[in-house]
Amino acid sequence: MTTLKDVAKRGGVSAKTVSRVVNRDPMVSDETRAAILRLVDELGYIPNDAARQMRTQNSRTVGFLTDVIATTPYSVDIVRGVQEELRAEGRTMLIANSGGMEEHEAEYWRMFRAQRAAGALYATMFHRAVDINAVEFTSPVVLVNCFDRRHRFAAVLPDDFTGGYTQAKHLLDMGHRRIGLVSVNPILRAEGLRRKGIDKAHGEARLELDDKLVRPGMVGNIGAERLVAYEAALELLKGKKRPTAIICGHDQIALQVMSAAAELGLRVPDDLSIIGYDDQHTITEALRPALTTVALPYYEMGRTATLLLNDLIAGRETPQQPVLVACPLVIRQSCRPPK
Amino acid sequence: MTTLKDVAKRGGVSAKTVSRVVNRDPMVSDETRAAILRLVDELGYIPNDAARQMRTQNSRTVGFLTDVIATTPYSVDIVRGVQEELRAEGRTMLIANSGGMEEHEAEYWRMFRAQRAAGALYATMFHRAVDINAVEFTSPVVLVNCFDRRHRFAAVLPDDFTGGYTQAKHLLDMGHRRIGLVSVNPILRAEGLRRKGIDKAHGEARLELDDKLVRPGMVGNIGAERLVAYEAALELLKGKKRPTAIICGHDQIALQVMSAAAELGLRVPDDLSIIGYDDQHTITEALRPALTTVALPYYEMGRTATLLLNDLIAGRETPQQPVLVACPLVIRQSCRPPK
DNA sequence: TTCTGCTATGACAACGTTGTCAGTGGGGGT
DNA sequence: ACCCCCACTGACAACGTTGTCATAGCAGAA
Repeated sequence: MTTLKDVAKRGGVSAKTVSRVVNRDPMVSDETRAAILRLVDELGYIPNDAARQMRTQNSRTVGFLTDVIATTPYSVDIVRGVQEELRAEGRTMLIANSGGMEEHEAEYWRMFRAQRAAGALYATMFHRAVDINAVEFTSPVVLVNCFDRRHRFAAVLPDDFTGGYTQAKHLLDMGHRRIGLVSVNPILRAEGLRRKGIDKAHGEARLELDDKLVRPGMVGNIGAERLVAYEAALELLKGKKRPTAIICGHDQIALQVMSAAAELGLRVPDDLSIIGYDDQHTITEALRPALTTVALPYYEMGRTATLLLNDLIAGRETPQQPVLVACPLVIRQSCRPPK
Repeated sequence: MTTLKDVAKRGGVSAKTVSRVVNRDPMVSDETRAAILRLVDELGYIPNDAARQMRTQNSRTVGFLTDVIATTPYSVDIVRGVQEELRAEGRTMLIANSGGMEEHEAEYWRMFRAQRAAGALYATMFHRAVDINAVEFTSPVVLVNCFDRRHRFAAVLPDDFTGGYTQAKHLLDMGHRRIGLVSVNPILRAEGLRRKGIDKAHGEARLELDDKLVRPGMVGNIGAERLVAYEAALELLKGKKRPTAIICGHDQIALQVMSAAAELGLRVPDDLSIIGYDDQHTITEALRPALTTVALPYYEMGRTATLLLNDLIAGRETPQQPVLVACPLVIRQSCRPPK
């Protein structure tokens, strides 16, 4: 592998001069610069990051640790958002996936430290509270989609409260007065937040969500969840005072609600409006009718978190409170005013 | 940050002895070892990978470059598979996503080289041919889900031929004699391969796939695809000699076919059997009836590719031909014998 | 001419680690 | 008693880069 010295030797200059050229130091004559640049190109010289890092004592890499990727595939958009901003700063990303296992997590924090990462992001696939045990790791850390119980770390979260509000308001504005809710797993923090938003929208319309029309669409602990939205929706829709619209905790739940509606011969959106959450394209765009939903802004969250991390690394001021990212309404074909 | 020398000073030994301890060199007395290990723990010493790498001239990091993550979310399982095997070898993964843009790709190859990565994986989100332009990068490269036109690189691919065969055979064995096909995008390599498999299964049953029952379920160039499976399925199912089963190019297509069936009042699987491809859990497990499908073994492919890369890095023998990974049948509720 | 100030360049050390080689000291064999 | 061998330890250099400081050369001012 070509080194600085190789280039210097061939160019008849000192290593330091070559270093100046590749680092764009203006203190080099145009002549020398041109000659060296030609040589760099010819020899295919690429600076050794490890040596650089050792000398300058500062790393351009950032660690990215996630729990389980598998369950909610679209959350990988966080990675895209992170990457986008890291590129802008010329940083590289070291990625690791703990699979939710503590011992792996510790191992990876250690690894990030061994790499002397300038900072790290910790992302979860569900919006939840976590207990970060990164004693080994001393650089700044930003949490994405989760928050630290002891508020020791900066965090970026989806605005689930407003998201729930948005879902309900969209239906209420259309004139729906009897709305059902097949919610996300009650153990998730998102559930309570969204419910508050849904209640607020109802309050503004001088209505109240009927508790008899509320069911969890998913139950069980993380990693052992079970979808029960199909059965829940059947119950809701078989009742005598059927809702004209159903708010769903996520798009898979919406899919099951739609299957239940089909099973009962109800047409969507004519007989029943359905609104989802997450905006998982594989479902929302493929489904007929296409699913109106509220999007989880994973990409935006990744970007926001990375900007925050950049600030922390640079020692700039950052907000004390978790940063909330808006969940936008995506209107498609599954909602319309009741008959 | 604590260094080897700090530990050595506190322990009253030489740096080299500490180095021996952390590298598990047996040539250290038990007494010294115990004392040093205690100190390492106390001071929170973690070896500096950059320095190590510089001294030993060999890197434990591997680069992982992908094109577009977004479109087929489950393909991130490749990452999980890769990670699993990398951990086993104590390697770290540097990840980058080109978004399909050439200039970013070149930038990342350069970055991998700057990090002196021991090797790299290049994964695409669709099974396709690629033109790798990694002149900058001289370590071994393994392609995942794609292959090099000039066969310069090792590759790991899904066995689409057998996958198509599996789909058709499952239906034929159940007694279906009139089978429709709503295929993946014809520009994808998978399409032709699977079709050959489907034809083979028909041949073995002394049947032939009726070309009038074949439609593409998706059209358009990569990045600008359009799902047309819903309309295709309507056509197929409205014809007078309706198929009793439909083979789908992927699970989203199956979702649309199911919507079309519902629209026409056909019940699945009673009136129509449907088999998907990919096994995107968000769809296959949420849908009612749950979708029988053939799984794309992303996780396995990631593992296999990494094992291959490990071999290449170690200079061991590797197969000349692309390695094919089997696509297993996942039986759920959407297929049954025709009435 | 001599001095000042500036541009352009280089010599050298250091970052943290490990490979090489040279000890040191104690136990066992003769 | 002597020597040899072996287990253990340390001094030193080197990996590739850049920060610090020194210096050479030259233009312009005095």
